[in-house]
Amino acid sequence: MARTAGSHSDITGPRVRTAALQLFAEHGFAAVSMRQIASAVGVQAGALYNYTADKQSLLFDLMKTHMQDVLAAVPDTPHLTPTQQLEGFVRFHIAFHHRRPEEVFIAYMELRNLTADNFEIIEELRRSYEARLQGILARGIASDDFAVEDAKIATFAVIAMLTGVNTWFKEGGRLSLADVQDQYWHMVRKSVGA
Amino acid sequence: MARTAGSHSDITGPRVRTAALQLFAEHGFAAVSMRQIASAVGVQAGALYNYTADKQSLLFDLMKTHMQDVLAAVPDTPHLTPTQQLEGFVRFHIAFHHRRPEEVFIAYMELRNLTADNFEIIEELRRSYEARLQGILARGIASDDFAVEDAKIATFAVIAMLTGVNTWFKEGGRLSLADVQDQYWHMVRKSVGA
DNA sequence: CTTGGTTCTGAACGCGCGTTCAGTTAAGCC
DNA sequence: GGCTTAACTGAACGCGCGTTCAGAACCAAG
Repeated sequence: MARTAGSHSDITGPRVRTAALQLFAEHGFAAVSMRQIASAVGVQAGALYNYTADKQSLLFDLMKTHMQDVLAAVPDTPHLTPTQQLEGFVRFHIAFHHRRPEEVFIAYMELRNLTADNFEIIEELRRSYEARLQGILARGIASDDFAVEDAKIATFAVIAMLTGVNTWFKEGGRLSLADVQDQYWHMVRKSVGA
Repeated sequence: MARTAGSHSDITGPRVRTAALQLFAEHGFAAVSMRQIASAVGVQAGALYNYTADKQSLLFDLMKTHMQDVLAAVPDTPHLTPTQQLEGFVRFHIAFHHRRPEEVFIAYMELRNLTADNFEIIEELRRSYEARLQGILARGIASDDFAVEDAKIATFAVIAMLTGVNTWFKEGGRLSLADVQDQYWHMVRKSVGA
């Protein structure tokens, strides 16, 4: 037996990435084998190498795509006030990360499994994202809309706080996503306020 | 050759745990082999089994000890006001976690590598710790010292924010640990305030 | 119906894994 | 000095790892 009827590169390629995404998120990069990924796709391990140079590239591509997606989706609204921009960022971060739990998990947990070169690229993308928030905070400080001592520290604090939502929030419980967005926005607004 | 002169259980035991701690924190549990740990200690892999039943127990013991240490060290000061208690918690969390970066990293990253039974035990300890903060917040809400809609969500938000310090703060830079404690305390105080 | 190119299989490569254990060495006690 | 016992070595066990590749199976075009 060889390839199954109807199986094509256009279909298998995305399936490889999806399977890798889910397995990496569930068990961790180091604990997942190429044979496990292949099994989830329904092919032999060797076939994966039609779609990725090696296991490392599979991880790197997933992380890079995710970070680029985040950067492309984060609202850029310079005409709004700093407070409005901050609210937009908070609501966006929570909603976007909620929609991509596996990608977010991998992007935060598997950094140390990247080669040095790949790590630097992902870190640069992450810094770009953080710079968006830091810019909002810095402008808000300059305009006296916000009152924090250090925009950089506030950036770290807010992002850590927001990303933490993914560790506990599950849809269908006591609170809706909108409820969570509201409450986090209230806390963030107060924390950087006067 | 067999054992080296002067080498004893009292010495090798802690050295095994220290080596495992550092290697797990640096490379991740799944990526570290018993032979690597043994090599760091200066013995053969088989000798490790005088000090741990298996690799899983090594991880579990490290995490359990850490969580118990945290619980034993967290201040319990019921005579203080909710605001004072919250300040104590914030400063404690930042300082304690700063002193144990490897343990903290492992405790947050390697949960999925625990067996189901072990995971439940660690989770219970973690819930106990979070309950300390949640209790402070709940009392502060009842006494109108704090104004947040939901003590549970505020607990998650504050802990995520504080734990995030470990991802970026390094001693010897622009800010001292006391500076960081001050700034985070200001943000936390405002975020739960009226 | 043949040909060409894409996709996949199945086997193989060397290697390191966690764990076990018989045997060896060293320390402490009489 | 002889004996007991703790501590450790070194080799072995079966197994799965990432990756490669020749050849088979399949599809589309002429």
